[in-house]
Amino acid sequence: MATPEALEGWFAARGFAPAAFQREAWTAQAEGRSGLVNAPTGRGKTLAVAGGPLRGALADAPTAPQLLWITPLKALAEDTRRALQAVAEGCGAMQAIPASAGARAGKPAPLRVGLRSGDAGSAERARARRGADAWLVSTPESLSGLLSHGDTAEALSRLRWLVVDEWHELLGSKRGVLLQLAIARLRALNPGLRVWGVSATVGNPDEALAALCPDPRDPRRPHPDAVRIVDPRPKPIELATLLPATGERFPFAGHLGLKQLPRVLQAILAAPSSLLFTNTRAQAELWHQALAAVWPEDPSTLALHHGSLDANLRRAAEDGLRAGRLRCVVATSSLDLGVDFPDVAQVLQVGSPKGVARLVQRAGRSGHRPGEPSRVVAVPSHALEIVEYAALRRALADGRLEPRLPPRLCLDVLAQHVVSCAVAGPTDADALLAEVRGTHAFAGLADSAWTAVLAFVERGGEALQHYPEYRRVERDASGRLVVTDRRQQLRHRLSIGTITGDGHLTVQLLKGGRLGSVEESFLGRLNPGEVFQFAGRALELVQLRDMTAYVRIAKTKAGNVPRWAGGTLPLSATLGEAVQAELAGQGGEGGEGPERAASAPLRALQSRLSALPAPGRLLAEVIATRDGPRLFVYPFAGRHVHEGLAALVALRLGRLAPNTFTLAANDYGFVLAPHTKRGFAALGLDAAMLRRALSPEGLQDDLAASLNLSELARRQFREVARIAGLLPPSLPGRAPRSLRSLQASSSLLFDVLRQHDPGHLLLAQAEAEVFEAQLDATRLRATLDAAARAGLVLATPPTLTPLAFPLWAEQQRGTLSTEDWKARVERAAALLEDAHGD
DNA sequence: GACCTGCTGCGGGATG
Repeated sequence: MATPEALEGWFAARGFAPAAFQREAWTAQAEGRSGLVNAPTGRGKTLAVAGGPLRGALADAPTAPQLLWITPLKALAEDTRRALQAVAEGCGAMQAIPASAGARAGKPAPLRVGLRSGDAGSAERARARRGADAWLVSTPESLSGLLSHGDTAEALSRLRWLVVDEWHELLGSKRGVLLQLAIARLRALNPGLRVWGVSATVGNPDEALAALCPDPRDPRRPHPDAVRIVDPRPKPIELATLLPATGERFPFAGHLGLKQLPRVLQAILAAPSSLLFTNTRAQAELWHQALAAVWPEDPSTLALHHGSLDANLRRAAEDGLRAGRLRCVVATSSLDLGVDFPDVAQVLQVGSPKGVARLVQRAGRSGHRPGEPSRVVAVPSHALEIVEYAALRRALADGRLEPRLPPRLCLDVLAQHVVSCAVAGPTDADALLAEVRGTHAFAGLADSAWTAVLAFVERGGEALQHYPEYRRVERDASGRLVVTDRRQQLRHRLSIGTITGDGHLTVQLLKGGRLGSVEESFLGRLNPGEVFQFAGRALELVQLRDMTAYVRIAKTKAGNVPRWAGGTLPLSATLGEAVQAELAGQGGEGGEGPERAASAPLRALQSRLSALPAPGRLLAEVIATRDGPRLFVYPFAGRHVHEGLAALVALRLGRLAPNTFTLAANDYGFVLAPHTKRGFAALGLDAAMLRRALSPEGLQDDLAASLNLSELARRQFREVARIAGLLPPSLPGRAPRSLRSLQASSSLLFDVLRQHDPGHLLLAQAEAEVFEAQLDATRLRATLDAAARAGLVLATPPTLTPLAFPLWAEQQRGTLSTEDWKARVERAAALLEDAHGD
């Protein structure tokens, strides 16, 4: 029989002593506490949170299931299962777990680590439901699925430990909200459950802890017994920026960064292996194509990885990297976390990482071994991004990181959870409400909101109550919530989860496998015979059928790259402020890198032509361009906020003198172009007038008036309705529903509700999300408040300034000629040859 | 008048 010392022995046998933070976590776990562990990747966080359960398994021989481990990714779940099994076997815990209730008595079961995710087979699923395995690894969605089975409650009530891995990834999304609700359920089943999280460093650690271990008396604060354990050893990040040579022209705008191709290739060839991160899938395809054109080695050593590629292609890239067969992988956020790559020597980031935390996350993909620094090569694609990297270097040195804000009061997610509970078995509504209010996400939930959620799951709400398909939840004789109809149960289990997104066509080779998926709208515009670039190759469209695009490898190399309509990554507030400070020369003394010197000419030019923005000084410029006057404003608050602000200011200026404006926004600011030629002169625009246009007063009403809110809400409604279970789920194994069919049913529902039930909770939810998620209203208000306090500088430079130029270019988009992509690559290749020739 | 964006993630279950 193994002993608790076996854990220490396991370490000792491998020649290293447990780190202080690991011991600290084990001690807290032994005291029966819950908590959160913060440490950089590759620092033994897994062992820190597995140590307590493992010791328990060695000492007390508890009944299975003992531990449930949640990860945000299926691939990570599989990796974790293997790692945990190895640890358990290595510690001699194999004999420790007595047979579970269902198994034959007398024979102890080995400490088996099970897997319950969408990829698990039916035998594995059955084991999970019985609680047959001592440890179980799963995803948030699969946990909700498990909880929707009444017969798992008994097994789950024996659970002693819950671990949430990569909590920072879930914390800020509805997936995290769903998990909070599931955890509340597990706590109700077993009040003694210990909950541990593992997270990268975030800017709001207390909130991260509270969302996982809420104080029952005030769920928006952490439980008084919960601990946060931090690995204090720094994980150094070496930042090297590829800067233009002295005197070299560097673009003031543009995001592709291909001008840097020769330098990037040089950097890649100088290291044994690299990950090249881009911000978008299209950009990844283009960079892969550009690199392939000048790749001096075996073509099979260069690979591509992004979220729209088929799982098999992605796995091939991951395996190749792990086996050391690949020299470079071009990737998007799809490789931000998950699979371990011990051998990546360096990470390259093309363009702006948009936030400090994202750079840290990506940097963490290199230098995985303890004591090794992470190496990042920054590839700015235009001049202002050099300033961004100067700011990033300072922020890294100061340890400033973005918060991940946990969403609150998502009634669509709550509705889904209530149905899950009722599907599992008769549920007392009052008890459930108390449980729900005990989470960070639903602390202080109003009685009226709860009533509306119940009305919705029981009848669909007022307008839909005559349609039987929206009557999902019934009441049993004692008034408890139940779902007895088996079709409804199945349908509900199919629609568990908060991830939405459809309208994608599968791309399939006529001879061969699936390559991935592409936006319906992109392929819909192509005719058979036309060529496009995808999955790193030129493909010819043969035909479209059943939501599948059949393709063959094209003979020609030309072709457009699909654009995916993805989310947008606005510049974070933390980075925006750092950039402002950097521009103003307030970046801080000491430790500055070469970026500051390299960006000095830009700052000098901006200062000479206009003025420099600064924290507490909002800069606006009116510039007479060839096409007429333009108003530029630079709050550095990210693209979303600027889009809202541009519409707001346009509305308010238009009230003073009727006019219409063309708007454009980027991460640094926005521009207004009046349609009438006299424009701002006719307005007599001055600082005082602009200040009024930027006033926080009447914000909500003016925003609503300035934007087509109902159209925005209509789109958001589809996501909300899907999560709340109002739209039929697509069935596994069948072709996904087309965007048009989904839009039709969601749009119809939207109109019905608007007309007959305008107070419906899902409409309110959709509108709230337009404000919060799309417009970033909280940040927008904060920006206006700051602007109201800040000094406003209205400059009238004689010509476009470095800050104005990218916005001007953005506005010109589409009106100017397109440069041939191939010519561009050839030019870059020629540059590279020149560089070699030197 | 230097130039062309837009991420990631998951998911039934009973029966032969």
